[in-house]
This record gives sequence, structure tokens and C-alpha cells, in this order.
Amino acid sequence: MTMSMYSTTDKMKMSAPSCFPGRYSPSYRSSEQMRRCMPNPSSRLLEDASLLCNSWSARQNGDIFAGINDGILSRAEALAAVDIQKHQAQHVHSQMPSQIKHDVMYHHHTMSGPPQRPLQMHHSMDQLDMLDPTGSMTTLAPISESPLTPTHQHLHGSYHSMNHMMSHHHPGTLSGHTGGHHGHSAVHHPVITAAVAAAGLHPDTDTDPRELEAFAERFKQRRIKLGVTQADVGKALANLKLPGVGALSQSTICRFESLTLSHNNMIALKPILQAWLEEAEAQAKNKRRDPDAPSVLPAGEKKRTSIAAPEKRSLEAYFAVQPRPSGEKIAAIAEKLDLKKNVVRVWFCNQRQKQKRIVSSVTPSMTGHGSAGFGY
DNA sequence: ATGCATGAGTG
DNA sequence: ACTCATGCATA
Repeated sequence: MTMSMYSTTDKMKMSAPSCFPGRYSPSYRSSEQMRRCMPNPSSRLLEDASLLCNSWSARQNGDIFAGINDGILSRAEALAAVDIQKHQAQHVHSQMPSQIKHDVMYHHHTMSGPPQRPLQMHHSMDQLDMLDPTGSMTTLAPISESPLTPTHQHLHGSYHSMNHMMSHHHPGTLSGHTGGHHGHSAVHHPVITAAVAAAGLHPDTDTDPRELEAFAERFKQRRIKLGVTQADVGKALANLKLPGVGALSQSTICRFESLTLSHNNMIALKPILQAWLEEAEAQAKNKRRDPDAPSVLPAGEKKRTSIAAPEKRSLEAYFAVQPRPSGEKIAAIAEKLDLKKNVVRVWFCNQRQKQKRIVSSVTPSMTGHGSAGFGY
């Protein structure tokens, strides 16, 4: 029972070291993690700060919060929501309303679409004092230098200052309260702006949620176009040889694309993935890689042969006559269709299997032909 | 795509 | 004790 658990764990431990790109900065990754990791209000503050600073929350919650208090509000909202969840979870322990599940991470995969729709939740909490730039900016700072740096956690400086405020959170009656009506994002709030400036960041560029979101979308599309899987990307990253950047798991790539990583994590990963993407496309274009740039594309790079329609028709015609052509016959067919013999041979194999599936689904009893027919 | 788990850093 | 980044295994 527990054994299985451990085996998993062990594997992880072993593989982990090789894949450590580095550590990033705090913030939440997913709703569930949030739920799990935000037991006490106080601890959330910090993250809020960063959130706010990044205008993340604004994005999350919609334009409603774009106004001045928005950042604050949204943050508060998010927190409140979280708390609610948490409490319910604790108390009820069984049912957790999935509705409140809107967490603080990127959700909509609407890349370029309407930036955001108003969340339904928001009640005004007026804790402007919580806006402590100090902590927030710290959060952001590290990342900009090097993608993956363990620099994070000193941001707790402002921790205490905001510690007290979160004590209350009302179960989310999210009716429209008051606040936001301005069109600008939280980043433009004086305080925030100052913080950002102090941190030397480019909120509008690098940390802008929309930018990240757009990038994630582009990334995915281009990756697919390259015919590379998420897992491939993860492995390929190691070949990029970027300082401190190792392989990543399919999970992480997936989460990046689906925006289910924390803001900071997204920011940290973006340049890396961007680098990979560019390299990969370059290599794909040049058909050959430099020794310095070991395949950033899937090593095997074996592509699935696709047989054109005309050839396929011919094959089907042959198949109708002789489903099991001899080696010679196959060679002849291959010759005529200008296909590799092996390709033709495999095609027939597949075709026979396919037929078997079809046949068996129609006339289960007739399945047992000779070869592999398990009539039952 | 995601639930569950681990381990590092922080205070 | 907590948060965060990440990975394995699996739905």
C-alpha cells in the first residue's frame, strides 16, 4: 500500500537533482496548491503584494479591478476567496464548492481574447495600508536578472507589516461593491509604480500577465507546429545549455502553457522557453544543428510517414485483392508507388489490423481467421 | 492535464 | 511550519 507511494517518491528524489533548473519566487501555482499552501492569512499577504505589484490580480479578476483600488481589491478578493475555500474545506471537509475555485492563477486560455471578464466576487476591503511595495518588489526583482534564481525569499521584509490585515475575510459575497472604475491596471497605481520602478522591472513588458499569457499561447502553437511534445521540450531544455537550466518535466511545460504556474514561475520560465523556441525553430529551418547546439529538437525526430491520398488509394486497391502480399509483391508495389518497401509492408500490417478491428466489431464470430484471431 | 508528494529556503 | 517550484504517476 504505502509501498507504491514510496517507490514513486524515491524515483522522484533521484530524478530531481538532475532537473533542477533552479528555484523561483513565491506565489501560487494552482488553486489546489493555494488551498493547500495558504493556511494562514498572514502568509498570504506577501504573495499578495507581489501579485498586486504584478497586476496579476487585476488580470485575474477582470477589468473591474483595473481601477486604483483594484489591485488591492482583487488581491483582497482572491484572498477572501481562498480563505473561504479553506474554511469551508476545513469545516465541511467534504465538499468544496468548485465555483470559488477561481484562484489566483491564470485561467482563461483566451490568449488574445478579451483580457478578462469580471469575476463575480469582490467586496471592498479597504486595507490600502497593506500595500507594501517593499515586499512586492523584492519578489519581482530577482527574476529579471536570471531566469532561475533562488533569489526569492527575502521578500518577507514587508511581511509583518501586512500581517495583521488579513484577519478578516468575509465569505464571498461578491457583489459589486464600489471601487474600480478606472481603466488602468494595478501596475499604474502610484505606489505600485514606485515599487516596480525601484525594483527595476518592466511590468509592462516582462511581468505583464497578458504578455505572459500571449506568449504561452504562441509558444504552444509554435511548439505544436514543430511537432514537438511537451515532454520533448522539457528534455530539450537541457540541451540549450543555458546557465542553470536543466530539463523540465512534461508537467511543467504543460503548466506553463496552460498558465497554471505561479506568476513568478511563469516569468522565470518564459525566457527559457522562448530561447528554446527560437533555437528549435532555427534548427528546424536549417535542417541541421550546430555541434554547440545539440538537438533542441526531439532527437529521434523520426516523423511518421504519411502516405499521400493517391498512393493510399492504390494500396487499398491492392489490399482488396490481396491483403497479405508476398515480399516480392510488396517490393513491386513499393516500387510502383515510389514508397519504401518497409513502409508498404507496415501499411499492409496496419491495414490488416485495422480490418480486423472493423470486422470484429461487426461480426465478432468471424474474427478468428488464422493469424492472430482470438475469436473471443 | 492534474493530484499528490518532495525538498529547498526562509523566518 | 510554510511557501514554492517541480516531478511522478495516472486519469
